[in-house]
Amino acid sequence: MNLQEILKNNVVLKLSEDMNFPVKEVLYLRIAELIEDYLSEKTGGDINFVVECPTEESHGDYSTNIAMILAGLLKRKPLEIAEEISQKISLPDLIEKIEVVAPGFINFKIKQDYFVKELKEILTRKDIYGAFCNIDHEHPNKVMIEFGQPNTHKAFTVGHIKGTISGLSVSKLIENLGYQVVKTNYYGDIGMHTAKCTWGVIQKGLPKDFDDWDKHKKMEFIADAYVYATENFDENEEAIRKINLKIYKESKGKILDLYNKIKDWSREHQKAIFADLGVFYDVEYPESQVFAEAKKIIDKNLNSKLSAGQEGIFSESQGAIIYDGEKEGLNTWVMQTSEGNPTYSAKDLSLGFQKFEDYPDLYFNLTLTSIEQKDYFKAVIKILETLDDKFKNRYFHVPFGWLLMDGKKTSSRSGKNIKGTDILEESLNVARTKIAELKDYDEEKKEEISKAVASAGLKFLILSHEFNKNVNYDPKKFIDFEGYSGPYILYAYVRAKSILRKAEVENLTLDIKDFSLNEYELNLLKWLARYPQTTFRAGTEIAPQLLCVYLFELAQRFNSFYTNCPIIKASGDEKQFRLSLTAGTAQVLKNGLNLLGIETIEEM
RNA sequence: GUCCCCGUAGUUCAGUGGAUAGAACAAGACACUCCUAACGUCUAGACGCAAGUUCGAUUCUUGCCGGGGACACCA
Repeated sequence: MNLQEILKNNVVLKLSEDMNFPVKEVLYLRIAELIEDYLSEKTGGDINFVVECPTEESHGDYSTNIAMILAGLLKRKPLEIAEEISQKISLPDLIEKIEVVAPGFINFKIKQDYFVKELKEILTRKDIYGAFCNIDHEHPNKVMIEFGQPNTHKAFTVGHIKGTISGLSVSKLIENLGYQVVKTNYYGDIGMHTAKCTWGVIQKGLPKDFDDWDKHKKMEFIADAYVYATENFDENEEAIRKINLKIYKESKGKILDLYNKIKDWSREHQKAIFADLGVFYDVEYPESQVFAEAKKIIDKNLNSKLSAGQEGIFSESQGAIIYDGEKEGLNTWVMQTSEGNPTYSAKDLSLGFQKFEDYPDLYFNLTLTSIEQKDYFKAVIKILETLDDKFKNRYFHVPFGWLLMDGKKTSSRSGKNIKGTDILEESLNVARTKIAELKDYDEEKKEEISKAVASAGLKFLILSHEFNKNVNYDPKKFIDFEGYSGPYILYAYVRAKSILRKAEVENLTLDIKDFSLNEYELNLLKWLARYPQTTFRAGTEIAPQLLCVYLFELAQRFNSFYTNCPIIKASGDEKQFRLSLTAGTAQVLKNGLNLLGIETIEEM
């Protein structure tokens, strides 16, 4: 089973008593029922047909390709089969019209009443509209999601920002599928980088008033010290390695004290960034904590130390201990250095064990990292599965693409990355300039709006790209606040809320008999109903970009409706309906943005 | 060398075994006495190349070309 299948399993929409059952599912189930006769004849097996919303609206609200698939299997004419099926479907409450079209599509036009019911559903269920629940009772539904993973003695980079934003959204999307998510941060507070940095700080010398510095400024100093050490590593390797051993062995003294102080300063800085991005972890694993166990795992599975007849998966080579992945088609990875320290590879193994020990009822784990670690995690997961069966189909790596500068990745080894705070600061400045040009709120309000807009802009930019593809960061025109962007969607939300405030409506009942809707109303109404299926796909396929596209289209349709249909100035049932539509749109925009980790504001 | 990812309009990106490949930005035109113009309407423009599988391929497979990455003591 792959991750997508596991995520899909047993996830169903939360149903209320008289809920509008999703039309896509109704059609799918009905067709599946109908084709059983055909299947038993020849194929016997399952077939994969789809019920989808065609892009071209003249092709109906929903459409299926079942007839063409059956035609291939049964060697019959697709149109003929389509005709047969369409006549048997018979869902009079739901379907207004069925059309059979060459080469064999069956297109459904859904009754307007269905969409109105769906709007009522939105207004009733509010914040939990579109949320799913997991009905699998055989498995626990707890899921761990690891993301962020900064190093304490090295800069928090744009890469970490991207990982954090992606991780937050994935967590929310999976939570929305009904899983209980445990957000995890595995941060690197041990290893060569800590020694390099500590050495660098000693060389540079801490300024006298350092304690009074701002936390981000402190971190800048620390990160620079790391860069300095990297640049001067070759000439000072011996001294740095000595420091490394002292840190590993926790030998008390000035070095360890300084190392710990740096760690505290760095953590303070990192926590502030996480909080800024809206991330609060449920559990954190410092690398130093899994270090001891890593050594044990290596020892237990080291070939040469095992008694005759037992075969370990690690072996010694040139003084180091390695995993030879060749027979599995994988690379060779060093598990322990010749100095006797476990490498990150070994630490990732003990981290895996630690997670399942702390959370015995964990269904599965997702580790999010940038894509260059893909091959590496193949090996980690393979080793975990070899060491213990419990990891089979329960430990997954989800890679995401980089944030590139002018089409290039900034050097990671040297530490000369763009700092995470730089990009946050920059997006905030762009937002400040923009709002200063456009609006005349008081300073406090301006700042509040700028923060929300900057965050929406950055998060949307990152999440609107395919998950494992790179995102280009062009400092000159880096964040769009117009067109396909977070602020555009935010703006649509603000407009909707503004109308609802002015109309002073409390409870919308939507108790209207006569509905003759214009194209703007209908376009918006129909699009709203697609929200649940969109979040389902975005979650199960780990594809926040699908939700981005959906929300943008929703905002566009709302803006179109907004300019063409007076809402407050309308009267009677029309006003009532338009207000409901506005409220429904605002609700879905808010729910959707929340799944992207974007907070809404009321004015901008 | 082995393996992995990517290649869609001038640019930045979506999308899909199906019916006319969607947007945004930039360009050009329009609208604007009206609930927030960070808005709306219209025009022009693209699936790297080649074979294969298929009723049907931009999507799947293979090869090639181009860009990026991983592969022994750093995470």
